[in-house]
Amino acid sequence: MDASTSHKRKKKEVEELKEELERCRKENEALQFMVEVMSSRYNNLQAYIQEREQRTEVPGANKASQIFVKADAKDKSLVVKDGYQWRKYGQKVTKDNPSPRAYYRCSMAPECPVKKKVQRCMKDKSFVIATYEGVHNHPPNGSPRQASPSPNRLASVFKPNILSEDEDKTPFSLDLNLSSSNQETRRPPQHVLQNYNGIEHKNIEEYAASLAKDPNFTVALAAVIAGSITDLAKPTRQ
DNA sequence: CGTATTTGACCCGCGC
DNA sequence: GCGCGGGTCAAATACG
Repeated sequence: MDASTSHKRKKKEVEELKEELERCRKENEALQFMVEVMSSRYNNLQAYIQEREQRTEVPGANKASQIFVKADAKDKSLVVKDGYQWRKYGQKVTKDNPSPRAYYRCSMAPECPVKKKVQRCMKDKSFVIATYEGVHNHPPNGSPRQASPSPNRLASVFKPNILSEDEDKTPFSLDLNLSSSNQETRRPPQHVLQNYNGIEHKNIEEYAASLAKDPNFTVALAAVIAGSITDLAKPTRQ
């Protein structure tokens, strides 16, 4: 074979590799967007559950709500920006988790009974688990990041708007903010939107409502989301 | 100097 | 009753 044929073949191979790369890139974008959608829906579910508990005022109404928050594993601090001011009043090393657990009280209002516990996830140290107890008796602080409240009906019920501490630094941070304030910063690619629009939203909402009856569901869902994000993020780190 | 954080001591509920 | 473990207190310390 002559040199020009060989050259053409190589050129074709390069083109094919480029296409493959582009396909992978788009798939990666799609997967990232889907994970964000999952986390958003997870928050809506939690909000819905809290709303139910508050309305029915069952004995377990002030049961703690537990949420997973993406955080930098290298960062030792357990600060979770959720629109409230917290004062740390204790720290303990628990038996089942080598990472210390931090105890915070809401310091925005002197009478506010809300407490939270923050502990790094044992299985995946890039997550922290924040456990909220009680209901705030005052509105959240208008922090610069989320000064405008969400139009989302559920957001007003689910008080803690959790933000990843390092959302601006990591290429793949989990933004658990219910207000979805990232509409500008992380717009999904058009082809992803096209795929996602095929999903019937109403059915998902109804299904979620039925699942909300199961108290174990939120914990299980949180674990699944955490696991899926971990699996996704590792090989596709940008 | 005032405020927030750290950290060891203390309290309390629970299982044995 | 005792020990264990989780949660809270409060004095000491750090920080702006």
